[in-house]
Amino acid sequence: MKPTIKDIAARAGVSKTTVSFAINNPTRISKETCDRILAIVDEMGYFPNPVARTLTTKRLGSLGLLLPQPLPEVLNNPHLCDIISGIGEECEKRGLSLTMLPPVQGRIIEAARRAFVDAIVTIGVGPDHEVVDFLNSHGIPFVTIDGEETSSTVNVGIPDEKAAYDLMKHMLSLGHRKMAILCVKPDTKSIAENDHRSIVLEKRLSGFSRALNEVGLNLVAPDISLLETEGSLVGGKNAGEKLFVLEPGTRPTAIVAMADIIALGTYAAAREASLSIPVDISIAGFDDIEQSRYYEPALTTMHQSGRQKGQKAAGMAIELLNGGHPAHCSFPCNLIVRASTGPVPSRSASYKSS
Amino acid sequence: MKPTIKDIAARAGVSKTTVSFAINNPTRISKETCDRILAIVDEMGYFPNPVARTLTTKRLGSLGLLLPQPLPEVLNNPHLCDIISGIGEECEKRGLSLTMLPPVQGRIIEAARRAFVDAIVTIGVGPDHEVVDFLNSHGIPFVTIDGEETSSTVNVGIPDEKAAYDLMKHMLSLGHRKMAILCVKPDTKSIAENDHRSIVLEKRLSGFSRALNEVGLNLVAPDISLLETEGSLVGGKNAGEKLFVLEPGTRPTAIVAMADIIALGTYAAAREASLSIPVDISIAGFDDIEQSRYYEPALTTMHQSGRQKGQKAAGMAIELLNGGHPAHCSFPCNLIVRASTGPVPSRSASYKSS
DNA sequence: AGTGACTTGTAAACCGTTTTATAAATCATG
DNA sequence: CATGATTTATAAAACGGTTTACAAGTCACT
Repeated sequence: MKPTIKDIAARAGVSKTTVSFAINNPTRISKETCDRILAIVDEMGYFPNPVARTLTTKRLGSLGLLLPQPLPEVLNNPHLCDIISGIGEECEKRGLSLTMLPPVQGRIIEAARRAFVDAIVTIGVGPDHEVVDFLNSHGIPFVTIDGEETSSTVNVGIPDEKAAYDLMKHMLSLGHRKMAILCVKPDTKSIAENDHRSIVLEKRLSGFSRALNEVGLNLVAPDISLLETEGSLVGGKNAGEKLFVLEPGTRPTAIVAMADIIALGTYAAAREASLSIPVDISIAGFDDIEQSRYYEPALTTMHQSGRQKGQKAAGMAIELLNGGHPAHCSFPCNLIVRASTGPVPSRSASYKSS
Repeated sequence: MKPTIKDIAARAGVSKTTVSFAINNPTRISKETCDRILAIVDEMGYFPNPVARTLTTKRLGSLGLLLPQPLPEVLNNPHLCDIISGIGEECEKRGLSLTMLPPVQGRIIEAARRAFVDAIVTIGVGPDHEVVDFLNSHGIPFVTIDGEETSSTVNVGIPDEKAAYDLMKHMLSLGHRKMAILCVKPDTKSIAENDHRSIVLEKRLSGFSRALNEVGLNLVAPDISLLETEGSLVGGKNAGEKLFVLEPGTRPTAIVAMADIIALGTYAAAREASLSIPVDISIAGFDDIEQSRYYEPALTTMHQSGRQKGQKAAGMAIELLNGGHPAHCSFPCNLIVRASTGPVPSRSASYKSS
């Protein structure tokens, strides 16, 4: 069937060793022999079995991506797709393949256990997660994306606290005081093992909180509502539907979603409720995914590049694998103000009349 | 570091074989010995090295997905994401991991060569593609998605010819006679080895052609323009910008895109050109991705379920692996008429005045 | 007691590579 | 023309498992 090194050796009338050298260490043998063998290799379409090779070299040629959720949910989230794109790009450049490792039986660590890769990138895994211990104790090089910068992990992320602060400042400066914050709902299984989102979520909430405090509000104020939604268009739409049935007086005048995809989902709900964006309701998101520019009105959002995060993380994982010691990396992010946020509707602007 | 089977054997005072049996074939040895060994396994945190195990069992526990394009392009295409979701779902159910195999040096066959997986799913690979020969001759079980139903491949798809016919009929019944058809541009490298899109594209074009013929038109008629675009939002936007600068008399009154994502990209161009959908221009797509319902106006499209195609294909690949003989599978698809298509603008409806 | 059938455990071969140690052949040099 | 250095090729060990074939011990039954 698939030719092995033995077949090549037999065909060339040499030993397995010689064939191995021809492929991995050409200077070790004479040019003629090498060329002759390589020709046969080519002719028979031989390719060294990576598994067998791994047994001795300890290199498999594959990078693993430990996903926080099942694949369908991940692929529904454009920002996560961007991250994967970045990782994929880097892998391609280095000739590695990329293995997706979604939770097994709802547990990330089980996925890590059966992972069949040289190095790992995780998304949203904090330093206290059991999988961190596992990877460290087994000496598997790994880099976390959207985790924390500690001594037991190497992380790639953005300054989420500041990002959230800036975004909230923007909303407040427009006069909004009644707001809904849409968070990604961790699926139950993930919760059990320290949901990935909680890391980023906490940082952002503390950023929001800081901005709110400056105007005498806080996250538990009656006018600030925190909603959990699925991280998808439908999730956003459902959340929007719940909010938009409220009376104009009690209804939030602004929505801040933890992901653009959620924010865009609320557009559909707003349309159904005949609310105009941004006249009746202001909406903002996080991530700045491509679509956000295409929707009408274009979405105000906190820009970050998933692609960049992915690339960097993959590069760092490979660096670790090669014995390097990459440092934590935090990419800048900036607020992109587009057409979906505007001043608070005058009627709701009770603070103005004071 | 990581304990091996030898360590366990030594600690338990038995042979490697016995340990192996304790793990894989417990009935083969006495219950007591088995329990004793398993206790030690647990205590030492032993986990059989999957690489070594594979060498003899020939099962890797991983399914490979041979992608037609680099990962970033694939992940930008929601329909492809849906397919991957479906495959992922099935993999998860069976406890397999999923390895992404984008073209290596622009060649799909190179990706297949270094693939180390139990079975493969391809997207858009036709029976004449070199990789089909490769996989068949190496005895690697594989299933094609959006390929062709031949004896050398097992395929999962939809009746693309009929789908295209139905969609075109819809446009024609609305009175449209000047039309632009937006096709996915195969990236140059893929062309070199028989671009994947060509399979589906050809079927669809022949479906369009059949419908056009019924009203005395054809694909090369002056009023029918065929454009190649990138399979993304930007691709659609760019194409739209080219079309919308044309004079109202020569400008197409309808756009049919080979993918929803392209169709949605033209929305932005239409908005910039102050054209109203569907009053000034009708737009339709293929796939019925989730977003298509969320854009305003909601997109008329030919529904198909990528998720379903992916699930089925993965299931069939595994069936092949287990010695089964799954049959070709063609899923039904149906036209979803939404708000983006309407009657041809009266001024352009020259055929009416005849 | 002898026979055949199970149990239970093991030694050795094997999977497809790389790597190490070694042998044989060639070459340059005093 | 020995001698040591350098090339070139190889046999054998290793990697960490599984599987095959076999041996020893039990057991039941004639």
